[in-house]
Amino acid sequence: MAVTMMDIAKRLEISAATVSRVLSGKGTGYISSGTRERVLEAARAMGYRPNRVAQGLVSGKTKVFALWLRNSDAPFYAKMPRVLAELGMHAGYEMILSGYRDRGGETLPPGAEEYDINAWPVDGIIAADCPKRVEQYRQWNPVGGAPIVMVATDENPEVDSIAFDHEVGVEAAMQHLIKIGCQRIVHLTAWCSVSAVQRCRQKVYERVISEAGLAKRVSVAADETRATAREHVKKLWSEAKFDGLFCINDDVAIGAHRGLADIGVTVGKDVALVGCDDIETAAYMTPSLTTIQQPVEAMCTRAWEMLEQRWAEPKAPLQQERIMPTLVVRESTSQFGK
Amino acid sequence: MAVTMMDIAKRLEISAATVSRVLSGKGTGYISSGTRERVLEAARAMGYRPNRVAQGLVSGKTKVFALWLRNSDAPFYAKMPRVLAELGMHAGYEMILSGYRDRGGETLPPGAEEYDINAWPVDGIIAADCPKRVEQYRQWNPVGGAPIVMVATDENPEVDSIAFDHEVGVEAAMQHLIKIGCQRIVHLTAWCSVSAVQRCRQKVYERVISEAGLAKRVSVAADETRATAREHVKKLWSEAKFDGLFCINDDVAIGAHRGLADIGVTVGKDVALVGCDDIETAAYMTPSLTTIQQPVEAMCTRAWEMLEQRWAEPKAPLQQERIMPTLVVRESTSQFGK
DNA sequence: ATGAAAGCGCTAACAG
DNA sequence: CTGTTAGCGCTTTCAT
Repeated sequence: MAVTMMDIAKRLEISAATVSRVLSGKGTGYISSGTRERVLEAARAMGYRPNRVAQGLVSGKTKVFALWLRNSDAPFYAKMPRVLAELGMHAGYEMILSGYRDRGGETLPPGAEEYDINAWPVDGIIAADCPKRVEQYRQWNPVGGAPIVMVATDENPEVDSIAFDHEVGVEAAMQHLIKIGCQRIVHLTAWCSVSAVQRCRQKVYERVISEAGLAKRVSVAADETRATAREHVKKLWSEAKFDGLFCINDDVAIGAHRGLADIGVTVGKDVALVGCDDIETAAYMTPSLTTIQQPVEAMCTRAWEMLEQRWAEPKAPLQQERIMPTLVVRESTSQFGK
Repeated sequence: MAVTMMDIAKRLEISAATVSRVLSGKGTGYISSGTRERVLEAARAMGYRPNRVAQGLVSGKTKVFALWLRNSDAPFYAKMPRVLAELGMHAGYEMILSGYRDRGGETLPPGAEEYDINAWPVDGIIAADCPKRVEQYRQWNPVGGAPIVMVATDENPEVDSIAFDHEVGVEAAMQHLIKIGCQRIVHLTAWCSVSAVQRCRQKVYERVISEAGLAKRVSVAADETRATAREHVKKLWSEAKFDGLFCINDDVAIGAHRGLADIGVTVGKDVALVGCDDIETAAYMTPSLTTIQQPVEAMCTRAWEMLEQRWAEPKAPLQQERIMPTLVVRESTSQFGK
């Protein structure tokens, strides 16, 4: 059995309350330095380790927060766990990671509801791109639920959020493609749960295309994976050629990049290619991938700040911020027409 | 405040114990179907949610396990959280993710020790490539510590483990390079905490090279990142050319791949390139990357099984298994000399 | 400056 | 079949 405060108290013939006061640091000033020393010493000698479950029961706080991820297989999301776990660690928090694989539909995967109902009590939640789940959580916990910060997307108006400005990025990407001389620009998108982002990007694409007097052509892949995009782009090309391709995200763009290489189309020369997110691999492709950079670390840092602020002031007004993405021009567009 | 079993009991004018029996399902057969119904109904109506902290305190089990990651920024490790979180979820477990950024040294990062001492009690631990931390944990918890399963590497002989057979993979890769006609094969490695793996791979490289009567050349990059490898390989090339490059892992290989492209060296023709891990990006590079495939999902699945077996039979004999990697030949070597 | 006692929400004997 | 009691390990009044 693990050693408890009671064990220390008995050994020193004092009360458990005193031990608690010393070990928790709450009684600073009221404890005789004699007993303080002896308690500290005994704790060390006996290998005492606080039982956080017991602390949690009495305090109502667990010092644990949850990270909800929509699709942690995608490199864009894959960075978040490490960043947030470190941020939390420095503040004395641990992180429960819970990610469903995205199934592209509107509902949660089987078993998810039950799972969430029975979830471990956390002090806060950071929810990346899973508005449905946020909605459900708030429904089940009308009062007393943990504060939530939504990241990446902000579909739910009733919680703090830090998202990207999807319009600005797409606008910049499209203007870039037009400026370098693309005439037939295709938008390659994909089914996913965060349909608002998808729809928003498509809308901007369509607006810019029509403002430029070009013909629009939108193609929807079955999912957001690289493998699907790789095959999809071949079909797309065989149906009708194009000279510009704007993809919903970098994974789709990387799949397309490879798919075009497979059929002998030279990315960067024959087709200008733009992705979205700026995951690490974008810079390592040959040719490297022009993309809309969305700074994940900055987003996580701000999300964590927001959560801490919400803990400090539960009644403070809602914060809903947006980060401006920037276009990173690389070889997949810079050599076009040359 | 959240609704408790006591609230339900009072409302129904029964005891909390009865409520517990119904809700926990422990009293099946001993509860009159009348009260059962009423309790279930009241729980639903009142929005009852079990308090897992309280359950944890009394049972001594949290139904939470920890995943320790050495370097979760690397794509190879990035898959593990999602895979294990899903595996756990299906068994009713939640996962605490705790990853330090690897600092290449032999000790834990600042604050880590304190953090671990005060860590949340978990029922089990899966530790990926962090032998030091495992050692420390076992030291602080000589008795009553949670069972540990080490994955990816098996440097600690006293816990269950599922690792890769590093020899077999490197042997196959080296034989392949020799067979396609490489004469000057360099091994590009990097400083990292899991020095055993690094040393093992290097040793096999050296053995095969000398058996083939070739000259060995080992180069050590400052860390395992793509960015470092990208620059490192340029220096390497300028010092002396080579026609084969075996990298410690795919990230290093991808960095080298891009670095060689930067200076006009054609990967696949001028230099045959082999990585290790088979992360997704390997197949999407142009030319695609030959690599030693180490099946992460299979490893995670087996690790989870081992943990469950250990829970079922704490006294069962240690299990220390190895997965055989396979060489995946792709364009970065298949076109060599053609 | 310290002890005694109550209680966080739940489970598990032990009665009946 | 159900109620009473005790207790998991810790914090926190309220006394002294």
